[in-house]
Amino acid sequence: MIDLKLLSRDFDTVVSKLQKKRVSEEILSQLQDFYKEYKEKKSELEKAQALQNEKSKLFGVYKREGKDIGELKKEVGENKKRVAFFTDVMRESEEKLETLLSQVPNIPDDAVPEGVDESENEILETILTPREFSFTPKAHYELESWLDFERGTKLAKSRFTVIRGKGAKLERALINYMLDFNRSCGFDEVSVPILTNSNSLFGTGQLPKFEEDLFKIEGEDLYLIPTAEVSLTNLFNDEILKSEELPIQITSATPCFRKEAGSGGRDIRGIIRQHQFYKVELVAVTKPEDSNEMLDKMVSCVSKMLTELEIPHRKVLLCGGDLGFSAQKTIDIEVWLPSQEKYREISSISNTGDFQARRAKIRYKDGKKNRLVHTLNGSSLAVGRTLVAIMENFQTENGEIEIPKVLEKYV
RNA sequence: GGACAGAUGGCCGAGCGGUUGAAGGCGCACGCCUGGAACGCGUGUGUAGUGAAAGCUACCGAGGGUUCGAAUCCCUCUCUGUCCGCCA
Repeated sequence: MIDLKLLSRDFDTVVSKLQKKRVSEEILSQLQDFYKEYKEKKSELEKAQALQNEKSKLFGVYKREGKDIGELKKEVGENKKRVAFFTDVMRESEEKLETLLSQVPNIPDDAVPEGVDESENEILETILTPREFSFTPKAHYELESWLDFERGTKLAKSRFTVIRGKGAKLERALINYMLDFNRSCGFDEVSVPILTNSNSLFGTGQLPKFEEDLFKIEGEDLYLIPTAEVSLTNLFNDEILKSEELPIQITSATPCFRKEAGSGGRDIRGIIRQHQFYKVELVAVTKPEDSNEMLDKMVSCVSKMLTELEIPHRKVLLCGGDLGFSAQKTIDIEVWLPSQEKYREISSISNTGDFQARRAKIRYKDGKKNRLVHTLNGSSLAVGRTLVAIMENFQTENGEIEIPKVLEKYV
């Protein structure tokens, strides 16, 4: 959530910054009005409550002194109605405020370029040159027989895939390799639930706005996680961390589940866009002043790993229009796919600033004061897409697939 | 899934329906004491909102209810513990 105090203090700045994310001024000005209204209503309520408390205390005194209570009772009865009235009014106003506020995305960092979609993202750096093929490279779904789409669909539905043989082994090798690599970058491995409740999903910003993209467990307040970011970040939900605990750096390998509602017919072939996929995730919790440095650290960690894996890739700074709901600044890492002759996203690393911290109430003790932390998250790599990248970049003319050297000891 | 027990501040632990935001202890911070420390003594020490501040308001697992007034009484839910059942 954005900071309402900042909005009311410096309305114009917030409006201009949020224009990058195409949030209309109208919504923000409505929000500002609601906030003002809410504060007024709350203040009225508090006044009535104060009176009620004060008068109620007199009952004890009167009783002790043997005084008559009748008059007082009548007086307090009147005020009670006021309290009830303002409670209702205030609650209504609060609900309106929260409904609106929880839909407003994070304020982009000043470094975020203007732009409406991915075509206006800024390419920061390109690493490794794509190899020259002496033959026409095949798409990953045309190679080998690791991927069994028919049976995945039979077991579940379309966009579920069975991976067999060396492919299955390679997938597991990648997970192990990535976790080991992350540990060497200072991230501690954690094993977390892959179902979380709505409060956790609210904390990281998936709810309430993106419910249609989540798989929900019927009859329970539980959802399959769309990313381990939800579990890892909410580990600290409603906590006040000690200053010396920061920064926290953790990593986890989990399956992720997404309905891909609205993705239409995109990437229908292959395993680039699946309802279920493994992803190794990085999460960091830092003091506000350290978060941008941590973002760079995470990006370079992921990039180094891809370099070790010998996969050509590039770093891309997302423009305002392509920035996710919770993100303040995001750097995507894209890998080269020979069959598409394109770079495709394999990792997305974001600094969410205090946006998630405010929603999830994650704070730290700064001397006497409690301050909101900054949270960051990033795919250390989407495992399925890494598999695709390896298959396509390491294919040989006779359709076999070689394996990056660093993975040899893992398979 | 069934039965019983419980849920209070960083922790332990009191708490008759009325100066209890909450005794007491531990821990922690600061000060005094000391050559230095321990001991001892003193002061302070939850979260959030609002306000320039004093203060005011809310919060004793969560949500409702009774009452002028609820940590305290009633209802629902959640969680934890123990026993039974089931089970990787």
